[in-house]
Amino acid sequence: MKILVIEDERKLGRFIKQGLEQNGHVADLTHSGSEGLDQLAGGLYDLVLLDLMLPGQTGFEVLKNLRAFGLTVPVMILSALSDPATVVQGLDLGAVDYLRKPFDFDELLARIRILQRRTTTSDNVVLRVADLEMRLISHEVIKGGISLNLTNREFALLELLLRRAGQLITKNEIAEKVWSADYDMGSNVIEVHIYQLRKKLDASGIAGLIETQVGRGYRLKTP
Amino acid sequence: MKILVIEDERKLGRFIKQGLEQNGHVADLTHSGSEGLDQLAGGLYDLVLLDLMLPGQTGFEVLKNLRAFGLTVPVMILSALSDPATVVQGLDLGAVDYLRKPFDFDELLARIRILQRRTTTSDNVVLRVADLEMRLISHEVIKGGISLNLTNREFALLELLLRRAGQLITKNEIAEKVWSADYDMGSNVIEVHIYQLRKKLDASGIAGLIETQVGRGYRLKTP
DNA sequence: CTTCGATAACCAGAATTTTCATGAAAAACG
DNA sequence: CGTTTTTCATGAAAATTCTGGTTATCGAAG
Repeated sequence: MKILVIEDERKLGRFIKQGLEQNGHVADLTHSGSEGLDQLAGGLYDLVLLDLMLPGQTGFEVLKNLRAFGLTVPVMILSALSDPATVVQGLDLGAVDYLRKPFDFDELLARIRILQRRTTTSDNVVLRVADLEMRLISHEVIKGGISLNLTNREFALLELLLRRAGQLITKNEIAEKVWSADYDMGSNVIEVHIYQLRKKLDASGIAGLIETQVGRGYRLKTP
Repeated sequence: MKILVIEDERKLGRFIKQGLEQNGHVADLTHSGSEGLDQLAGGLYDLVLLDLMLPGQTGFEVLKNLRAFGLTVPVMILSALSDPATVVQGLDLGAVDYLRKPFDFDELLARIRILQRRTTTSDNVVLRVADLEMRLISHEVIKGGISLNLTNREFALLELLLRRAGQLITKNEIAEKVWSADYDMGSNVIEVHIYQLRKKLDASGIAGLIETQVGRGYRLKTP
């Protein structure tokens, strides 16, 4: 998951970021609400961990502004404020969870897993290799925040390679899965599409991802 | 919501049941795991509140059996066991939340509201993206104070796009959801309506909100 | 290490598919 | 009925996919 941590206390923030990253998440850290909103505006976070006591805008204000802006990203509140009234307020403002500080890190991870379970109903919704991300539902391919504009064929082709990253995919298999049964052997469509795809990947700064195995097929290199 | 409370301590159970009912829920109470499973097997519950320390089967066992039985009803654990390891175990077994006893009743209600929010999307009476606001109840679409005059079809179409803003909506899905089952493949009604809708949005100064994904469908751009 | 046939990369349009845009017909509504 | 909304039909425009040819690269045999 790509997670934004909004926490003004530097040491704690770094600790959380590090812990998340050690557990396979991608985490960014900001120290104030307005900074956080800017980051989120650029989009593409799966979760926000929000402290309530922030300088300037309070966490609640951040949450409100977020929603007013039309962002639907899930927000989990982490706060030392533990009185029920505050918890209720936070949850009713649209937070998906409220974890009292000090919290156990494993519990945080477990609660994040719940969200994951919920958002990515079947785990094959997002394919990832290096910093290339393919979202099957929204039909987007994203590299470093910018989405590259693939055609249907290119998308299907990359999906096949991505699903079996590291493995050799024969041309026969590509023909079968990306083109329908009525595939004209003796055409060079596959090569041409590989070429187009590579060109678009190159333009996004991901060169050499697709490897050619002469006489056999193609393989997507894993890092 | 229809809620099943599995709690062996009679007094606490009655208290919870009563509190839920006073807040508009329908609550049933059982005192053991096996009883609870029987109830759930027959039933249409929206939520289970599960104590962990039960006579006979423990709460965890109940949870496991429940899932083994194919029931997907959300379970919220209420327990005096507050150590992180137990919490994590509970969450990883598939509980949607874990509330430590003693708990504040308002917090319980708020956490139930979260689940409600999630399952019944319909209570989302106002959809918003950027400065465009759709009020489902009054059937209005407003941009900067002025409401744009959409027809029913246009409204339904925009609603679908808005509900899943940022995601690709395929034409099949549009046909299914905005037109009924009897839609004629090979007609261009969808395109025409997208065109009309775009024209009205443009006229209100919101150009380029609906993105077309050639060969797939449409997508409402989030800021 | 060189040569040669096979294979793939690359490129420029042509062919095809999909979407846009529009006016007019049909249907629904009051 | 007259008005509004929805659908149909159509050609233009845009995007995608495919084709055919040339050049580059690979890999085995000499």
